[in-house]
Amino acid sequence: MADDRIDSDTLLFLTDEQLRRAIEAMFFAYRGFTADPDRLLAGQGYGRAHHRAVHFINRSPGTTVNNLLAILGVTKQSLNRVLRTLIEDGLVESRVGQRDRRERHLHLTEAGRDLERVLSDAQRARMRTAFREAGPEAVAGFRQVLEHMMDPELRRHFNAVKEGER
Amino acid sequence: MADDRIDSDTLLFLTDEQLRRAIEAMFFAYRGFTADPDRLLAGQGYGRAHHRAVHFINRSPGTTVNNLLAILGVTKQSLNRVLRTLIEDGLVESRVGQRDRRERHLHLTEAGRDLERVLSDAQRARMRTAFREAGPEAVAGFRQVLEHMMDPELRRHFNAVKEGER
DNA sequence: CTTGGAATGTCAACAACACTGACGTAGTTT
DNA sequence: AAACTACGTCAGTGTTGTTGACATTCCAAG
Repeated sequence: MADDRIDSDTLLFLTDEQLRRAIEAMFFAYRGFTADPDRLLAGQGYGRAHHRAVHFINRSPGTTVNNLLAILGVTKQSLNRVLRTLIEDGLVESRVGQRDRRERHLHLTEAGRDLERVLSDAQRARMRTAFREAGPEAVAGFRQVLEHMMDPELRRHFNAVKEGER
Repeated sequence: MADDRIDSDTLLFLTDEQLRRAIEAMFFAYRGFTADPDRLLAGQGYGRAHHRAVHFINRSPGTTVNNLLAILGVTKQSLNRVLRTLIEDGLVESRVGQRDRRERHLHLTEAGRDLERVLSDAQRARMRTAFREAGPEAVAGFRQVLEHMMDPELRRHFNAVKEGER
């Protein structure tokens, strides 16, 4: 506590106590991370699951349901419930695939993009503030650690950004 | 918007695209972060909420219900459901407060500590691997950014580690 | 051209975990 | 004595996840 000088030789940053602190930091930070979108969506009939769907459809317009399933890691039944309401409400459009007409390609409508922007603006604002306060080197480290914390399976999705219609 | 090259070197990490990447990294990493405990608890009648309760009772033995409520940020009804099962199953002990007999001070039993150890060992193992692969400087940055991402209210709880019986 | 399998969607039932609102009980403070 | 605090509980509801079963549509291989 008195002086925690970083000593890579003795690997002081790998003690159980340091790891416990990091685990709690992750817990509290994730709460902050989701707080703003959650608040914006509350009482609107939507929740975090809708936010996630909208986010990844916006990132990869034309992505298929199967792609989305793999990224979000939920069952198709669970995703379908979310997509159905988004489509009914005119936020998401589902287009039959050209090459393979079994597939459904998902796109945001104008209204969908509006919602996405509101949500991600709030989330980015918090992230931007945190980044600015911590500085570029801290951000680089932050990104590195996060990437190593992912399951290898998920890291694939993280690095594959451009999906599109293909 | 096309070229705002002013300070582009130092502010490159604050572009919307960089922030979007970071948001997704946070999402995927959190999935990895909770994957191991989730798997261990699955089918055992317990879930993530039990894990959180056990974790923070272990961190601050003798903490009160009210303290835990503030830390976890849930309603007392929600927390009570979790605590009741943990107490019934003999993992948590609830002692009437000495100074104020309205309070209940929470402690892990031997069995509770066993479960906590299994869960946090798994979670720490993943964190340790990620830390080792990323290196000490990255870890320092990681911690910095996370702390700035928290709500100020929650950061208080993060920094106040020693509660105990008082 | 039929058939097998893949992709998608839907229905039903259920569980975990959160919420609100209301109420009760014990104990402390004013 | 009254007001407030800490805790627990009952009842109802909502979001998000799960299984399992089944139908439809469509591609591709025999």
